[in-house]
Amino acid sequence: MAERPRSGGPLKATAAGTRQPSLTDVAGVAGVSHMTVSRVINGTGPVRPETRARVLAAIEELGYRPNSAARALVTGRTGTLGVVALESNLYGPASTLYGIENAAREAGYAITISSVSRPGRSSIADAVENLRRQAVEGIIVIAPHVTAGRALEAAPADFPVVAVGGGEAAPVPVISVDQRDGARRATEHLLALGHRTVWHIAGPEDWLEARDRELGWRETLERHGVGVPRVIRGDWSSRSGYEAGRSLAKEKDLDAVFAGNDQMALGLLRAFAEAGISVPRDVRVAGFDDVPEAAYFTPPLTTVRQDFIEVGRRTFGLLAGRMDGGDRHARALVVPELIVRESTGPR
Amino acid sequence: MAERPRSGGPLKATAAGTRQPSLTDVAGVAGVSHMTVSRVINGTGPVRPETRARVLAAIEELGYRPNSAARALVTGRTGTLGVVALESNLYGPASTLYGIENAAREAGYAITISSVSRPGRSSIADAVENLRRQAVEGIIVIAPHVTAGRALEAAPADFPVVAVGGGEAAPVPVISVDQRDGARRATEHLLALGHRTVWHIAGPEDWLEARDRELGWRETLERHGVGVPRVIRGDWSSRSGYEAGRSLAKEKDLDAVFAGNDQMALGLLRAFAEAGISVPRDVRVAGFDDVPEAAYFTPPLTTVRQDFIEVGRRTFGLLAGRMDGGDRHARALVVPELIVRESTGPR
DNA sequence: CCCGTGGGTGTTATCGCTAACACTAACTCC
DNA sequence: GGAGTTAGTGTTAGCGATAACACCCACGGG
Repeated sequence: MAERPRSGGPLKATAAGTRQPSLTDVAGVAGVSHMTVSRVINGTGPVRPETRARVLAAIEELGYRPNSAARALVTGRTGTLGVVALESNLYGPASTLYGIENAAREAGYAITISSVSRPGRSSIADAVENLRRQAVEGIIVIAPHVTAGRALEAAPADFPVVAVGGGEAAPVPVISVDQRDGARRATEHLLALGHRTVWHIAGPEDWLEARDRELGWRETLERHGVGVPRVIRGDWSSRSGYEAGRSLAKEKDLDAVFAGNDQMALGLLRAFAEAGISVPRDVRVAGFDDVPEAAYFTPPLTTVRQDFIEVGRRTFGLLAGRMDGGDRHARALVVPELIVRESTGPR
Repeated sequence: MAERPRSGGPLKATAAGTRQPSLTDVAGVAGVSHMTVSRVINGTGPVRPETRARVLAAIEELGYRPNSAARALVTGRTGTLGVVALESNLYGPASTLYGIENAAREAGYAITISSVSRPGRSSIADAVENLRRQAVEGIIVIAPHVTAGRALEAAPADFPVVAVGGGEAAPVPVISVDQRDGARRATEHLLALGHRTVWHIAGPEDWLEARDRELGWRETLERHGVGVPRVIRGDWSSRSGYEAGRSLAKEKDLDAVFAGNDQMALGLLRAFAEAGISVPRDVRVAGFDDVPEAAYFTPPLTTVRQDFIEVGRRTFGLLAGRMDGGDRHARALVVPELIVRESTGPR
């Protein structure tokens, strides 16, 4: 039935041993030239309705699927974007990834991921190089680290790279949530409740988000002219929050704590519970992120909500702009929101 | 410096307006034919050491990067695998994804993801088709749903697809954690503590994991000849666990609950705390998954640990086998482990 | 001394697609 | 009525890589 004027025998077999049909095969079945088929598929150039119908029928009959490699070769466009993601189950990065994927898919792009187990200048550079070998058209780096920022300082000017939440100084567009503002809101909320000061459990030093939250907290305390307690440092994990809580429990004058994220706040709550410290009666606690579970902690956690889906969407927007020749120094800021729950409730 | 015997002017510009160098460009600089360059890059065929050195120097000088589309066109291999992932922050699927990505990267494959917001027969089929248009060499479906299984029933025999945790009946290799066994362990653990029976908060009906956990729970109760309470159904979220807890709190004779996952267990703990029910003193509670936070719940949660990274790794292995012509009916089972904590501790 | 045998290299033919242009027929316009 | 247009289609020439084969040369063996 199908004549194959040009394509040879069953070369380049799939598992089943049959060649995928090509444009030429479809053209043969439809009785037109391969160009007409191409025009039908891409909607370029005019085609008579009945011809189009014949072509579509032939496509259907053969189960034709365009060869993306051939198309990419001639157009120079792969329709693929790369995402460098931190290999973690942290709520933020994972959600951001989905936001990006959604926006990209709507715009007709596919997403290839390259994960990085521990962030570092060279590992991120490796991941970027890895993606460039995949011929992605642009890259999004979700790695809000100081080191990530440094890795991006060397970002080539002729290739579109954008960063999420990091690399302030890097010559790439950056989108981030206003961490300082979020920390300020949480801290002010606690101060407004009448506490003398607010303790802080910070995230890892090499995370920009951790730095910014700490900065926002510190600034707020200073602006209010209250003493700044020593910073306790965690690593985002509940475990580290728990350890911080154990050490804080010995502290007298403790009445308000702002944890760098919700997981650490959870560990903190646990440690306080074990030490017989009641939240919010003895100490008030706030977190950051608003993970879906935060409303069900014991007690429900006051926290700062970040709209990660929005972050993902805007990240894609920034990359699209950059690919279109946009500014390397574009910045976008998403404003977080304070969610008040029982952990800072009335006593 | 570089002569371009064949390649024309600066066509197909990148953002900066310069053509990417091609094999021919490298060949020109190194003073050899493009085939020699190809041989150096791929290690096919013999090349004199000094020639190789010249070629490598030229590659370095031009910043040459092989064109993957051209290579894919001629070899018929794209070196890319597709993953259909559920768009959720559920701990399991996200971790599995990283396990897959790691194993795939080690084997030289890139991963393209296509996310699905709500699982369903057609949405999964769409995602699969979407990936096939990207010319992936194989597809992994992480969507442990009944509907996913049905979507895969139509999986073509000539294209490698594997499923994670779903589609028992589908003609594709499946890897899953032994949910029934995990549920049995948790239930038996609770029964062994002397409870008359164990209540269960199940996950959504269309999740195979939910079904299997429920089945394992029910079987165990029956084997021990104890009464089977009515099943309360949740949707994996803490909120649904909380609601289940509110309704359970009214129940008398309540002394042990096995929640279908850790998030629901968290909601349950919250509802019990509000109702003045003490865990484990009044009621003992177990969960499933062992999310990193489970050890810091109030109280720390007894749960069933699944090794998702291992699942990811073995999933890739199964796909690799299938791409190599392996069996469509391969199965792999990962055994979960019971982690005992205070929520089922001594009273 | 000639032939076979590799090492080392080049030439040519695709892969499946789109860009660019050529061509025909019908139709508009003055 | 001849010169543009425009719709509709075909032909040809690449894109940048690998496959297949051709070729030359240095060797070793009969």
